[in-house]
Amino acid sequence: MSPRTATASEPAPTATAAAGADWVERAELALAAAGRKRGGARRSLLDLLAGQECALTALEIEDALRARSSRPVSRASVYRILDELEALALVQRVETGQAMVRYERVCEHEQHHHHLVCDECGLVMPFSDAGLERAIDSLSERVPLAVSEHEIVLHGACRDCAA
Amino acid sequence: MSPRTATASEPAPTATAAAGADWVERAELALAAAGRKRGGARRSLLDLLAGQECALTALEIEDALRARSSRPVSRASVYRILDELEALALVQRVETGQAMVRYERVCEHEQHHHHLVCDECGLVMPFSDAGLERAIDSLSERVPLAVSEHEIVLHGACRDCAA
DNA sequence: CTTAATGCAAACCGTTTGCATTTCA
DNA sequence: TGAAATGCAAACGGTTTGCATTAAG
Repeated sequence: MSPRTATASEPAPTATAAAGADWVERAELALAAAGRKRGGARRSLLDLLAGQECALTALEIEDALRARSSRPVSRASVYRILDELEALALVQRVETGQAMVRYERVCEHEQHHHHLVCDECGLVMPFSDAGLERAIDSLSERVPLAVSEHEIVLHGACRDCAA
Repeated sequence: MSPRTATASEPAPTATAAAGADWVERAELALAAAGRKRGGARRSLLDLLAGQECALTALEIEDALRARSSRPVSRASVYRILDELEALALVQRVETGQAMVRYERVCEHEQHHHHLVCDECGLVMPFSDAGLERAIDSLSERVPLAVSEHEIVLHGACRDCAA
C-alpha cells in the first residue's frame, strides 16, 4: 500500500487555481507581517501547495519539488517551512493513520473538506458535507472544550479495491 | 504539553467494568479461535485495557503495567499484542495528532465514542453524539468508498486551559 | 551589516524486527 | 515436543536539530 492522493471527480481546476493564488498572496502577507524574509525554497513550496487539491506528505512535497524543474528544497527546509505555515494557520496537518503526516493549505473562503482513506491501497480523497458540518457545529457548543478545529477521516475500501 | 487522558465527568464506573469484563471474555475467545496460546503478558494487557475509559499510548500502557504490581511487559510485547488485538478488531488505534498513537478497546455493545483533544495540555477526553453518528451514517452511503470505520477528533482548549 | 533562510548530516524517538529463550497445549 | 509468546537489543524511518553558509532587507 503506497500512500497517494487523488481528486474524486476532478473538481473545477480553475476554482482551485484561483483559490490557490489567493492563498499564496495571503501567505506572503502573513509572512511579511511576521517579519520574515522571502526565500526561494519557501516560494517554491507555496506555489506547489497552491495547486494541490488534497493533502501531501513531506516526502511527496520534496519529490514534487525536485521533479517540477522548480528549485529542489532540502527535507529539513520542507519540514521547517511547513511548521511555520502551520503556526500561521496557512497550512494544516492531516492524520490519515498512514505513518506519515500530510499537509494541505487552509483556504478560508473555500469550503473546507475532510478525508476518505482507502486502507487497501492508501488512496486519500477529499470530501465535504454540509450536514456533517452542521452536526459538528452544534456539537461543539455542548462539549467541555473550546473547539478550534475538527478532523474527520473515513476509512474503508475505495472503488477499485472493493471491486 | 504531556499527553494524558481523562474521563469527562466520570461516567458510571460499574458500566465500564462490566463492559470491560465482557470484552476480555470476547478477546479470549477470539484469540483461542485464532489458535493462540495464552500468555501472561497478554493477559495483563487485556486486564488493563478492560478498565480504561479512553485511549492510551503504548508507553502509558507499559508504565501502567509496570506500576500496577501486575507483571511488567516489555515494550516490544506491548506493540505486538496491540497489533494482534487490532487485527482481531478488539482494539482500535486513535490518532490525536500528538506524535504517539493511542489504543483503546472496541466494545460492540457499548456506544462508540470519539475524542476531544486539548492542544494546550494534551488532555484527551471521550465524547459521543447521536446526531453526529447519524450524519456520518447517511454520508457514508453517498461517498466513493465502502466505509468501514470513521474517526473524529475535535481540537481546542479544555476548561482549565481556556480559563 | 544584521537577521532570516537554507542545506547537510547527525541526532531523536516512537515503533518494528531478529533472535534466543520461555511457556503453553 | 512443536508452536506460540516474550524479552532484549539492534534496526528502522519519519521528523527534528545543530551548525556552517548564503541571501534578503
